Amino acid sequence: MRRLSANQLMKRDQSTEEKIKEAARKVFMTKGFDGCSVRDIAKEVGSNVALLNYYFRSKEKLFELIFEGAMSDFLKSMMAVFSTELELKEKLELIIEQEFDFFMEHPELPMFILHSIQQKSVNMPMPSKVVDSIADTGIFEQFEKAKQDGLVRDISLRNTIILVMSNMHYPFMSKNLHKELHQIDDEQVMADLRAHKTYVKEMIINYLFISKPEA
Amino acid sequence: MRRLSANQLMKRDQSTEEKIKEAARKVFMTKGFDGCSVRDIAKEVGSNVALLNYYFRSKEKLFELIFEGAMSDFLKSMMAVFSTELELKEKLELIIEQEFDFFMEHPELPMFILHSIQQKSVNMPMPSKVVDSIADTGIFEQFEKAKQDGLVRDISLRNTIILVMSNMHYPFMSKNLHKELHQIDDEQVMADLRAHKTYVKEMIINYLFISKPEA
DNA sequence: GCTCAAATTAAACAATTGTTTAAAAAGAGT
DNA sequence: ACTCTTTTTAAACAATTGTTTAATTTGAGC
Repeated sequence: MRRLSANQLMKRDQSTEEKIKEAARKVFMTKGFDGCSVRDIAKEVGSNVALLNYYFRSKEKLFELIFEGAMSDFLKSMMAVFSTELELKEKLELIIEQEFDFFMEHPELPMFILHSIQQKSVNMPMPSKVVDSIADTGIFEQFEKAKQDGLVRDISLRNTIILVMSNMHYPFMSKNLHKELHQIDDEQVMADLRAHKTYVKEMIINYLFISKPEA
Repeated sequence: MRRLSANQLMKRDQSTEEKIKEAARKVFMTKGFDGCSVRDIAKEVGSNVALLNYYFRSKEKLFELIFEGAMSDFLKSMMAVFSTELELKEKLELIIEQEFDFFMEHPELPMFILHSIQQKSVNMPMPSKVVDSIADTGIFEQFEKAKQDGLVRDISLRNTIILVMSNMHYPFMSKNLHKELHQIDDEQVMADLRAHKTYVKEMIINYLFISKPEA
């Protein structure tokens, strides 16, 4: 067992533990829990299989750690915007803007999260933290008020979230299908994705928010 | 090797081959290629591992077979509507209607297809048949004409397909996430999905088709 | 009832899986 | 230089993987 004493440098320790996490993130992200072996990860680290279990007890434990971090990233931008003081329409615009740019940088994240959850191949650590913190942002109240004020169409927040997430996540999950279906190259795929962003923003905003009759 | 002679009944043969395919479909669909073993499938059949390879040479070959069938189902309703003689707007409405009802019956299909494609865990049999047949429906021409006639917004067919697919497939892929995120039961999830269908139909139609100024 | 191919089974194969053990190496405090 | 903990390694573990072999059962044609 590894004991931590305060007056130790642990410089080498920190770095290898972090190196393993990085490698695990990379491998799990692209191949999934079932699609890779601990030796794949060890090879990525350039080290030994035993070292993984030395730091992280088991493949499952390591995966749960990676998954939790990924889930946090996955919902981060949405949660951050929820917590601001902006008007609802501005929040929605900002979410679409930020989510999209973020997933442009991390296109494999949505598939990793959703597939891992659906598979339940691993005891899913869906932190109630996350669930609670959505409610804590006060977004529910803001949304209900906007509906009562006649600013927003009669639709639940849950269904609104489905609408937004569908158009934010799916395009990245279907990149390869899109590519093969239309026989286009990666550059064209990216161009289509960028176009999608502007379409979606306009479409969803127009649909959700009731335009005031011009006085 | 199995030799087929015309004057044989093969009743039992047909049935076991089909039974294996059914079991494989079920297991592959829910657990994915990497997430299951051939023995899982054999157990589902109630038979032997050797029998799978007797009929289908290997796990990969069996998977490719299942995948091709699933891919065909996956695009079937869309292709069928493309080939009709309807107006573009009617086609879109019908596609949304049919796709949605179909995936209500087969909610695991989108994740299976998209994850399998992204993983490329198996030599992907994306049949050029499919790709060609999209073009063969004449949908491209119909779409371009509708744009020139000012009926449809200036958007590519590819981006339109992204829009539609996102809202058809993603909700089923994210069922579990949705459930856990909002702490609701399956019945409520289904209700949200049904609501989503009507929202999406209205939203997409409204967005894509330019409403004529009232004469 | 005999024949012979097709269908099905049990057993074995080597390779890979996640995990553990036990030994070696590294490093800090004295 | 010595001690003792932490880190790293190589090797081994039993279990499971996909596949193959060889034997057995089945069933139809004669």
